[in-house]
Amino acid sequence: MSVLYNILVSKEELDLDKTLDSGQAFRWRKTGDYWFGVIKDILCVLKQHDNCIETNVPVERRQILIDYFNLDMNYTDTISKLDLDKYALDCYNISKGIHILRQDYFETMVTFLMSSCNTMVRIRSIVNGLCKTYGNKLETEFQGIKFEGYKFPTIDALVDISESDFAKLGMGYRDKYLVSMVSRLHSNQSILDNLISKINGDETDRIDSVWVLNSFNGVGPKVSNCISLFAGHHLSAFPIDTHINRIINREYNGFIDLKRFGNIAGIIQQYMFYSEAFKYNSFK
DNA sequence: TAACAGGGTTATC
DNA sequence: GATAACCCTGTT
Repeated sequence: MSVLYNILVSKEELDLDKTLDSGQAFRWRKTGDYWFGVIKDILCVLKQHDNCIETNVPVERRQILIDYFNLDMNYTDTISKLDLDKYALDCYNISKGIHILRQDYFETMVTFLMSSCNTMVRIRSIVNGLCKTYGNKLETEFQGIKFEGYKFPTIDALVDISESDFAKLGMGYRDKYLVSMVSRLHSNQSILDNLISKINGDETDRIDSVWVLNSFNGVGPKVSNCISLFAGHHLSAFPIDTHINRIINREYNGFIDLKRFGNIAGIIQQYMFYSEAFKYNSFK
């Protein structure tokens, strides 16, 4: 017998299809109407309805989903208080329902380390290969359907892996970046502890985090801002990638004033990215 | 077949 | 600040 658990949130406020396929997370998969993926040690299954989300995550662990999907914030209300220009408003209307996730810090560091000059499909392939090879398997059954997934590998599980073994997963030149990152995090635990302590922090925490992240080999301004936004939940972080750069040149004559987006420029960035990538069909 | 670009970064000049 | 190189894969 299966017990149903529901999260009361409208599809307009949190759209799983858009959020989980908007380029901020690379590990979620969908079969039929079911999204499934691993958060912490739980293989989560989610089914979207107009006014709620059905899930296998029990009530006593519900806070994990609330944190992960940033359900402690109402995006519809927040955006309505901004005075957006026409282009940003268009992007919002296309992207409405996207939330910024609070992803695992180490996982986000690694996945976005893999993202440089790479395609969505290949990033997913690399990350999934990494989890399948070095992470623990999880299985669950929900509404009569079996699901399986893998926990993201721990630092300890990756610390002795060689560049050539990482290369087998298709990382290309990023293999040595990963060896370097894992080695440094393993030998100095306080670096990650310090970054994690700044999650949900203020402007100073955001700037400090980006500074530390940039000191990793293979992590530059774009990737560090992605990590700051998608793991650190610093909503003012504004990663500028090729899509955003094209938008700034085409729609804003080469200069974008982030102050118009209050302290949530990162959310607007994700709306713009999703709209633009959607146009170019970058998610395939 | 060859050239190009994909959620960039680095080293070098 | 500009430029080439970096790994590899799918597309034109």
